[in-house]
Amino acid sequence: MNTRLPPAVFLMGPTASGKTEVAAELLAHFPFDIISVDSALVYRGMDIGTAKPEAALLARAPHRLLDIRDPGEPYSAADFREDALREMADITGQGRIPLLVGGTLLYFRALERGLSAMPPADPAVRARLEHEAGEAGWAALHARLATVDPQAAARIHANDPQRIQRALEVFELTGRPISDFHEKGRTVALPYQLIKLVLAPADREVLQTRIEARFRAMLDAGFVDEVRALCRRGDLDAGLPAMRAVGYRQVRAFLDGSTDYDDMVRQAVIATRRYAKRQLTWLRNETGTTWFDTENPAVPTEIRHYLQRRFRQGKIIM
RNA sequence: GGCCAGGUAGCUCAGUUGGUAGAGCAGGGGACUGAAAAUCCCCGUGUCGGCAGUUCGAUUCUGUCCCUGGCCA
Repeated sequence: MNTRLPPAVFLMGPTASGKTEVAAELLAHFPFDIISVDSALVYRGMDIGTAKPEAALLARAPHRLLDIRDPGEPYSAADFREDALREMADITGQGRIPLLVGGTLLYFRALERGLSAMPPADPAVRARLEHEAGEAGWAALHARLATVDPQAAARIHANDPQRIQRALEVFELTGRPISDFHEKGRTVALPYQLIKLVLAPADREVLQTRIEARFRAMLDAGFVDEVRALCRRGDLDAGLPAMRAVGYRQVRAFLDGSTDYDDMVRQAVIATRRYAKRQLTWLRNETGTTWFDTENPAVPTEIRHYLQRRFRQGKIIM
């Protein structure tokens, strides 16, 4: 461990694993400032369905990078990396330690390993590619990708419109294949000593039960009204990242009348479980992590002891 | 109690003119570079309700029992 670098802690875990509570608890024992690592919590007016921490908890445990975007405005992994680095520098500058808490594993990855130096999304180019796909089909665009970037085409499945679109977008904007950018590597590594914690139920069934219970609690808390209010604005297209968030999508379908209430509940719970499954796939691949089981009531204390040990070993002065 | 219809994968069901079975959903595994709560890829053995009979062979036919639903008492 390079003791010259300032420390930073990642607290990662699938949805509904209780990360927020643990983070708030840790604040009492360490000079932490929390940065949220969550692609949905960035949106204003999306509180209930995203399980955004409540005002009382935020007063006690402020989170950075919450409510920094209107739902009509897309956010991205690159935006996050930039925002997070800025906040981390600010926290470190105050002699405190950044605690990054969340479940958007791509964001953690982008922060830790950086991103290749590619251009950001271009709405005009995307719209045109979308239109072309509507005419000729994504298979045709995949075939085109194969001619300009065989390497990317081999890696990206012909049924994966999102990645085909991005690869072609990068090619059109730069004249260079996306695999070229990937080969050149990512931006510089994160200049922090990282401690990576994973909080997850050891038993998948426990997580599934928690997910269902939490979704029902969201409904009791007025989730449908929250979505109704967003829809009433009239400018939030269903294709926006914010509107594709788990739960919002299903409630929207219910408000449109394309599903009934019970089916909406069922589908939302299923979608959340699948989301958690994908998160767990990332987490299993994550290197240098220490896992803690949500179901163990002693976990907050165990994490505290673990961190104290790590900080002592790293000769970090608090 | 009688009659009828069912009992096959976690669920809903299909099917086997007798050669031990397959869809959808659920679930699981994986990928992941500016949409990531997204987008994709892969994965189907289960006493075919129990027992007995016929048969080279029964999940399939027969008998019987059990269970579920409906109708009649």
